[in-house]
Amino acid sequence: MRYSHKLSDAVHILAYVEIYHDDDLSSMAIAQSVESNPGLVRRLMAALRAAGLLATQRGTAAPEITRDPADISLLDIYRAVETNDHLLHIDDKTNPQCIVGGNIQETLREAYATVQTAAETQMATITLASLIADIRQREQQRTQS
Amino acid sequence: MRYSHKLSDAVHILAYVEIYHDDDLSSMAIAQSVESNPGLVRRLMAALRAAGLLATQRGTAAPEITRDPADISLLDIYRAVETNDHLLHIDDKTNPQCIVGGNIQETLREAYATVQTAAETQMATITLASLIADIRQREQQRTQS
DNA sequence: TTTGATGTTATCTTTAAAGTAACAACTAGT
DNA sequence: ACTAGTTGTTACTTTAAAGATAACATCAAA
Repeated sequence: MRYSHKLSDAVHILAYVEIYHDDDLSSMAIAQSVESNPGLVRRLMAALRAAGLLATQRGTAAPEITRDPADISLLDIYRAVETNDHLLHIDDKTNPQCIVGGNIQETLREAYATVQTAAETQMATITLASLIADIRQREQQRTQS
Repeated sequence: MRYSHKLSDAVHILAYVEIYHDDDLSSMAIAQSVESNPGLVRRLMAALRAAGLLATQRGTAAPEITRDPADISLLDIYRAVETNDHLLHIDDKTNPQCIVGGNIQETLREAYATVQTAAETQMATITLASLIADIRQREQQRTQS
């Protein structure tokens, strides 16, 4: 398949809503910033809404972030939009008659879980607020030079 | 795309070579344990050979692991076979005219790199020897009950 | 020399994600 | 109420990366 950009796009949407809160926040406008399409933006916003991170409404009302960005972690966003939340994947069809094939799945499942936990622990330390601050800082440096 | 099972399959191959070192180690035999096909097994073995983890030869010679399994980490295997070694992906087409679109790529690249490092640090602590030991232990428990 | 397995490459198939489109549902303004 | 405009949702199409399959040259060993 293609690689998923959902997490990146979801961060993009949230940052956009925060930074451009007084401008046009239609799915069309956001899609132009993401260089994607309004349908995808709305689907991602639905996932963020389901996770309790974003409030949206039909009609012209602007979406709003429902929690303090300092209390929203990259992990929260990751879990909200990545339906497949495993970073490493096990081939679950191995020959059970073989010492290796019959046991490797559980062995790897355990090993991969520790890797997943390490990654998620790191994701939990990164907040939406810090990402937005970083975006703003880079913009400042860009416009100064 | 499909999810990659290369890492799992590569561990499977190495464990198989170690555990069945006195039996048939043809790509055909290994493929039956992986429930895959000989072509894929040979391609993965080629990657492991290129990384200096496995010695193979044409003809009937059995492949051999070239380093002490206690000195081969999951990270070594990961780097040997995963051509795409990024766990999280950035959508690299965003609108540069926008504060978010113009800066989020670098922001996320940095954030994702810390997540990648956390995952790889954990992978480095897991050795092929420990994985094989775990497989053997599970097999013992299976045959006892 | 023969046999048989590997090394390598090319092509087809599969699958999950993104792109596209359509339309019902709802909100706000008139 | 009615209209305009946007969201929410779903179905379908396209794309891309991985795996499956196959073919064959290459080499090692008997």
